[in-house]
Amino acid sequence: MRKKVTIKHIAEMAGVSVATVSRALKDDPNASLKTKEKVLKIANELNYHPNSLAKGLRERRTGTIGIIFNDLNNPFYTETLNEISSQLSKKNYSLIICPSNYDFESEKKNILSLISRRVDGIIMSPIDENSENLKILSDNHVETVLIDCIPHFDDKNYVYTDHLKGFELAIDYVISNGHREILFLMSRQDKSLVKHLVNVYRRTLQKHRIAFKEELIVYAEKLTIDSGYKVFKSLLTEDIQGKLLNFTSIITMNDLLALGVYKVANELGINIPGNYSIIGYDDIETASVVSPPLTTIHQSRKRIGRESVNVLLDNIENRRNEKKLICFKPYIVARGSIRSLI
Amino acid sequence: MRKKVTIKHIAEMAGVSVATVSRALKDDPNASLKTKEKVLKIANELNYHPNSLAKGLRERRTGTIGIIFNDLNNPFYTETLNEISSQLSKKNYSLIICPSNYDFESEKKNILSLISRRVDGIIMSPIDENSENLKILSDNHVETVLIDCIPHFDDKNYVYTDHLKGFELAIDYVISNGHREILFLMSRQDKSLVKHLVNVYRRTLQKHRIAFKEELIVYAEKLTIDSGYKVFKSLLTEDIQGKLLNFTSIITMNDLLALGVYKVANELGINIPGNYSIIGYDDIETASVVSPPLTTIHQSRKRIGRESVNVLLDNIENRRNEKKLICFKPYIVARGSIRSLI
DNA sequence: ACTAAAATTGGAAACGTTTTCGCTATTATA
DNA sequence: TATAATAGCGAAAACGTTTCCAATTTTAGT
Repeated sequence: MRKKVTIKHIAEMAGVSVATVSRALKDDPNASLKTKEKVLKIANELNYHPNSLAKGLRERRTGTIGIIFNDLNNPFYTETLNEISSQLSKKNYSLIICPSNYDFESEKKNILSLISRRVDGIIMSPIDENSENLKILSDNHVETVLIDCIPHFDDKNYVYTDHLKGFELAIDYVISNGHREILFLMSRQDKSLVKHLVNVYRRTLQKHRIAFKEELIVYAEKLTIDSGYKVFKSLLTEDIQGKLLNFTSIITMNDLLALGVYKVANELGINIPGNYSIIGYDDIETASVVSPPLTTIHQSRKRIGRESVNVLLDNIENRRNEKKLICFKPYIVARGSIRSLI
Repeated sequence: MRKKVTIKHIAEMAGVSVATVSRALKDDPNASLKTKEKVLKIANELNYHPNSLAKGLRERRTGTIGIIFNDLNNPFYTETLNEISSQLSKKNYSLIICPSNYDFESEKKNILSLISRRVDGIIMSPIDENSENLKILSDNHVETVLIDCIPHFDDKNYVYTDHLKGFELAIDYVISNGHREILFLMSRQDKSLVKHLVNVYRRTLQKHRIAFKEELIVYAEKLTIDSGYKVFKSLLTEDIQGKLLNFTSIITMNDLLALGVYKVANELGINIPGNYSIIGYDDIETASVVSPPLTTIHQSRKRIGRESVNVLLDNIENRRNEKKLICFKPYIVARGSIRSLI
C-alpha cells in the first residue's frame, strides 16, 4: 500500500483550503457550487478515495457493524447473515464478521477486537446467554443485539425465536402421531440450549404421561451433518452396553443432524418414515429436497436478520436507549418424515 | 458510544508520557520492566481498549482483509469463507465481508468501500474475470487474490479450480456410461463461466462424435436449489414449443441446481438414475445425503481458502510483488446418480 | 454608494495512536 | 574517578479527516 492522495493534495491543486475541500466533497451547503465542481473534478482526476480511518477517528463512528456468529457452516446462520448483510449494505454500513465456533475464548477475542475497531454496534449469537463475555459488552457500552438465544439481561436487545415453544411443538406433534418412544438427538456444542431442551423434553413427555428415559437423549459432537451421521450410525451398528435402544421416532436439535440420520438410513437401507419417523428443526432449504421431505420446525432467518438490523440501527442512529425484545413464534412444517401410528 | 479511555489518561495516572505508555503497552524493549507493569495495571483498571482507527491511521495498515464473494447462500462460498476466516483469525486479521450477489454495481461499491477502509488486502470471486472493477483494484495497488475464476491479468494472484477441466471430466464420465443425450443445466448468473462452459460442452461432445444440440442447454435464473427446481419442473410439465426434449442425463453447473432437480424428481415420482442420470459440480456436503447420493465433481474449499490467505499474507507481510497462480485439479466423486447404459 | 446581512472561505484544533530525535540518568569501561 | 556507552524517557510531529470560529467576500436593501 503506497502513498495515497489526500484532501490536502486536492486543496493544493484547487487552490483552496482543506476545510473547503472537505465541505465540497460532502456536498455541504456552506460551499459554493463553483468550488464543489472544481474540487470534485480534481478529486476524480487524482483518483481520490477518502480515508475512513481518519474520518472514523474524527467523527467517533465508523459505519461498521460487527457480527459474531457461532458457526458459518450452518445454513441457519449464513442465511441470517445474508439478510443482515443486504440490509446493512442498503444503509451503507460495512460488516466485520467473526465466527466464534462455539468457543468462549474465541468469542472473547472477537468481542475485544470489535471494540478496538470501534464498531458502531454488534449483532451476535452468544454461546451462553449469561457469560462474562457479554458483560464486557455492557462495560463498554456497545450497542448489542443478541439473536438465537434466550433473553437474560435487560441492557441488551434480543431478536429470537422461541425455541422452547418450538421444540414443545415438535414433541407434541410426534406424540400426536402415536409415538411414545422418542429419541432426542442433541449436541452439547450449543451448551446453553441443551440445558433448557432437556427440561422441555421431560416436561412435555410428562404432560402426555409418557415415561422419561435418560438413555433416549443422545449427544452428537457438533451440530453438523457429519456428527449426526456418526452418532446415529454407531447407535445402530454398535449396540452399546449390550442393550439395543427402542424408539420409533427421532427429534433432532437441528436439520443438519437430521440430514446425518438420512445419510445413515440411505446407507443401511433403513426406511424413513417406515422404520423411524424423524422431525428436524430450522427448516433449512435442503429439508424439502431429501426424500421423504423432512418434517421440521420453521424459524425465519429473513425476519431475524431484518429485525436485528432494524433494532440495532434504530438504537444507534437515534441514540435510543430502550432495549427491545422481539420474539418470533416457530411453526411446524409437516412433510413426509413422520409416520402416523394411529 | 461514549467517551473512551485513551493512552493519555493512562499517561496521566501513571505520571509518564504518552510515548512511554505506548511503548509499555506494546512490550517495547525501550521501556523498563517497572513502568511496563505499572502501565499495564492501570490500563486494566481503566478498562482500556486501544483504538484501532488511530493505530491504523498512523501505521498505514489496518490488519483487515476484505472479502467480496458472489453469494453467501452457496455452501461453496461459505465453506471457503470459513476456512479463510479461521486462517486469518490465527494471524489476528479481521475480515470485512461483502456479498456482491453477482451484481456489477454492488461489486464496485464494495471495492470502493474496502479501499476507503484501507484494508491490507482483498480476496474476491470476481463476477467477470475481465471487468472495469478489477482495474480499480490495480489502479489503487491493493493486493488482491482472485478465486474461483479463470486467470486473466498478470498483476493479480489467482487461486482457483480448473473448471474447464472439471466439466470436461463430468461430460466424459457421463458419455463413458453410454449417454448421448445430455442436458446441460446452467445459469447465466455466473456470466463469465457460462461462455466458457458452452465451448467445453460443444468441444467435448465433438470429441466423442456426438451432435451438439443448442436446445439441450437450459438456463436457470440463479445458481440455487429453487431456481433449479423451477426450471426443471417447467421443463418436464409444460412441454415447451410443443416438442418434448429428449435426454437421458443431466449435467448441472453446480450441486444446488442438481438438488433442485432431485426435488422435482421426488415430487413427480421420477426415478434417479432410472429415468434420468445426473451429475453435479462442487461436491457440497448434502450431495452425499440425498438418495441416491449425487455423483459430482469435487473442488476443495479448504485448500482454496487456505492457499488464498497464504498467498495474500505472504505478499502483504513480505512486501513481495511476484504474483502467484495456484490451480487445483478437480476430480470426480462417483456415487449413485449415474446409470450405466452399457 | 453605504451599510447590513448572507454566503464562502481559511486557520487551527481535535480525534488517538506511533515513532523519531534528543535529553537525562544510569551503568560499564578504562 | 573520569569517560564512554547505554537504558529509559519526553516532546513533538505525523497519519487524514471534520468542524468551530473568525475573517473575508459577495449580495441585497436603502
